[in-house]
Amino acid sequence: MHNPTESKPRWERRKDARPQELLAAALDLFVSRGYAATRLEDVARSAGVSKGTLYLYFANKEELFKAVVRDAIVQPIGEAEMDFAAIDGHSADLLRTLLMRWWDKVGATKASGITKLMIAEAANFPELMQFYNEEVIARGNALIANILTRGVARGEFRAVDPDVMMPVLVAPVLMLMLWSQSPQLCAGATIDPYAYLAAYIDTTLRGLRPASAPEGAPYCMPAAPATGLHNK
Amino acid sequence: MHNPTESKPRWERRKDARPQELLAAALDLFVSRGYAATRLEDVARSAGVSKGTLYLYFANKEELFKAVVRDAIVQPIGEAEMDFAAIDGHSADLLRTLLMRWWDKVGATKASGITKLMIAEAANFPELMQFYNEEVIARGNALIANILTRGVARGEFRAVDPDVMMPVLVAPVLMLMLWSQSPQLCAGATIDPYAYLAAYIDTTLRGLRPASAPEGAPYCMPAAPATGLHNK
Amino acid sequence: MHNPTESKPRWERRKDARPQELLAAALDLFVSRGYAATRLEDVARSAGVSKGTLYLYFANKEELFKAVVRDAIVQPIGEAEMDFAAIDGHSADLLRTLLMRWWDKVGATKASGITKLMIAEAANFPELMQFYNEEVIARGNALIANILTRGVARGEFRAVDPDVMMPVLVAPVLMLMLWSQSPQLCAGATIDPYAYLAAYIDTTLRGLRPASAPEGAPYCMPAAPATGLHNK
Amino acid sequence: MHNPTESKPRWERRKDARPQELLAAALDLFVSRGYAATRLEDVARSAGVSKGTLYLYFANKEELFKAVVRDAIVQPIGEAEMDFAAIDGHSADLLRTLLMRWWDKVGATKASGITKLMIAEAANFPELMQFYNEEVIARGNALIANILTRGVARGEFRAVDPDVMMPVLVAPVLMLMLWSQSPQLCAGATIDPYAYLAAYIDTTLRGLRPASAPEGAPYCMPAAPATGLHNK
DNA sequence: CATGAATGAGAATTCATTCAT
DNA sequence: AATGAATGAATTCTCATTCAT
Repeated sequence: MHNPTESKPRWERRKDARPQELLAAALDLFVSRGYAATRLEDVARSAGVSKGTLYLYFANKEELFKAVVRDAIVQPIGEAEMDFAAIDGHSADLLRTLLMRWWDKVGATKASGITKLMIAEAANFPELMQFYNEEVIARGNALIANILTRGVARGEFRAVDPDVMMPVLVAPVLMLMLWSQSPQLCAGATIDPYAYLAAYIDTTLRGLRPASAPEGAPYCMPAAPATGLHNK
Repeated sequence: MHNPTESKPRWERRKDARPQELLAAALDLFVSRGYAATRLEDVARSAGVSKGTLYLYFANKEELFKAVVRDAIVQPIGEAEMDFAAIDGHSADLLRTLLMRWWDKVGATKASGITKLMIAEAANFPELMQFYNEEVIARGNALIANILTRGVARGEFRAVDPDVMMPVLVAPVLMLMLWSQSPQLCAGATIDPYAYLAAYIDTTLRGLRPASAPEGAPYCMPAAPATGLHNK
Repeated sequence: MHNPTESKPRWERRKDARPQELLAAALDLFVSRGYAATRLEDVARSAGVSKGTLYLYFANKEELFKAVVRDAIVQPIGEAEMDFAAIDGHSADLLRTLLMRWWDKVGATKASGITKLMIAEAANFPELMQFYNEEVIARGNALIANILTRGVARGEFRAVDPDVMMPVLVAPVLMLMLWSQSPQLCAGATIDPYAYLAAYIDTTLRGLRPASAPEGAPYCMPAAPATGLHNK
Repeated sequence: MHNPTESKPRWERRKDARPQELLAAALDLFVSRGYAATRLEDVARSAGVSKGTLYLYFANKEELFKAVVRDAIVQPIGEAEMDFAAIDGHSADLLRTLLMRWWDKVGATKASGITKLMIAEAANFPELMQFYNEEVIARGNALIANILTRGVARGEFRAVDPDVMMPVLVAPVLMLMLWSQSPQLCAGATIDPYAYLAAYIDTTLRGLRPASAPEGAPYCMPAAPATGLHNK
């Protein structure tokens, strides 16, 4: 039944797949070029459709941008929503687990590109920024702050102000996301995410250890191969 | 020296002042809106001149952008060039001093906006990125890495790989620069730079303390008012 | 006559009905928005079919427009074709009857919208305008001119030049058609078509009365209720 | 000093004249093609400038359209504002004078094109229609209605309802404006405005004459050459 | 026959850049 | 030196038209 002479159709009907293809193409371009420098025609071509088709699914450039952000955020946020309140262990372990999972579920995904986008476009899309704040930043911050508060309360961390310390803990993860998106920003050096995270977590937990607590686990990573900690 | 035939111009000659006003206006707008979304007309108006005048000083938008970056960078970098090789003290004190000075001389200035700009536009201006890498990132990184190497060698820091630890140390400072530029990114919370830096430095130095070293200064900030450390 | 092999279609066949629904929808939209501002998608939706279906019946937008005009014109023109040559009465009565019938058969129908359309699009559709001229304007004008000529010849009208007077008589009817389509054009006031027509006809016939003729019928409407003249 | 080799400049600086030139070009095109079918590039070229220049003076197509209407209306309306309250003569003379002046000051000007435009675009520009209603239609209507009321009150016109009769009187003038703009609408016949107006006014005044009044002036035009009445 | 996803030419709009004054 | 009117290439967005299903 194969017809070798059959010509390729001008287009294919893929209504269901289109939005995702367009969002993926748009995410790539928005992240690498920025919002304003991204031409919708490139997005369309990159998704294998024509300019007009894009407008079948998104009312205009701004709506496409919002959809890209929402889509790329909602996905991982949903999965990353971890119930740490239920976990019953040492706060240092909690923090370590949270940060590592965060990286695997969010940081290592395309969602990292969104972070860069929001940094660049925060001022130009206030409502979107608010959405991002509520759905992503506030949630993530709360997770960190809660663990800090818990650790201090249980005497597992030295007495720090969770609200002050929280951004300090968040910063290295955010920068890792940025660096993983823009290797140019590292002055040529390539960052190994897991070595980076290990060094960061280890140093931070040591720095949070109360004077009374003995050194060693769970405040320190085992001296052994750090690469054994993760699957990749 | 008096030249009687030289006619006095009707307008005040400010050949050198003009560019600075334009650069300042451009920096503000580039930082807040991004490169592409910044219109040269706004830059000109913001500097109190006409669009045409802008072109008397800068060949085009791209050159203006480069000039903005170079200008905002070279200034503080020159001042911040501190000779830590000559300093003879505990590596923890060196690191603390470097980070605090960095903040005062660079982070707290408009140069912070450049960081945001470079993150957003890295892919669109490769040569500029290279310049930024060489002049800023590499220098700053080397400073940090040198102190780490020195500290480890002198037994003042535990045995860490300076190349791995370096970005971990840099990250919180960079994020502070970004946050200071875009308060929207903090989910409403305002970050007090000095409290943030104190928490960051204190925790990091504690985390770098070798097991053999006694707790307390210079690894820990004095419990007393941290605000005494800086001028503000 | 029964054909047992003829399969029954799943859907009702309305080959002839479809165009009418489409023409009706198109007429409405063309009249209210104008030709260029009318989107075929709206026409299709308004007729309850898809855009593609429209193209099964009309080759393109222009053909649809022409079909709308022809359809909306030919219909009433056929009915309004009145043989006034055969009528044997006072010319004033003839004129009155013609105008009233014209209104009832043409002016009060959707065909009024066509008048508005042709005024707006005359320059853009020259051939259509010619068709409209020949089928509608010329015929209507001839009817009026004939009655005028007859009235003057029979001494029932004062000596007027039928070619000059004809457009004067036609104008109020055309404007009534426009006003009935676009109430916005009346500055808020609503026009009662029959009161308007009564005032117009009465005044005009009085104005056409020869000096020799006695005042009163047929030159004047009976002072009694004008509303008794029509059915509504 | 004439330099025959001097090249023509790319453009000429004509800031003050530009808007009027653009408005004139736009009026022509809007009137002949309609709003939607008029391309701004054509307007610009027609005014001898580039697309971009047009946007220097009008924010967008809609604003240009509004400006065209306002400009073309305000001008003649201002001049046509005649104080008939002060005139002390026979109402028939008043009416005749008003209509003739209206034609000379408004109808015979480009403002006639606006009438056509508003008929076509009334539904698409509601606010503009309101402006037109208030500035043009309402004023004109009031003028006519006032004279009718005055005439009836003074016994110079038979007893008619001014509100009903007003549109009947206005219609022929409006149609004359339309016909003067779109000769195509006359089925080939060319209308001589002054002959038309003479026939119209004469017939109408005869039709408004009270039974008691004697025939002849001022209800009738002198039988003599009507062309002598106006300057053209 | 009917559908509606897809197309792409075309029109509106923006803005970096030029240049006569 | 300074201006700002003018330009036109580039981009967003629309919609008549096509065609695989």
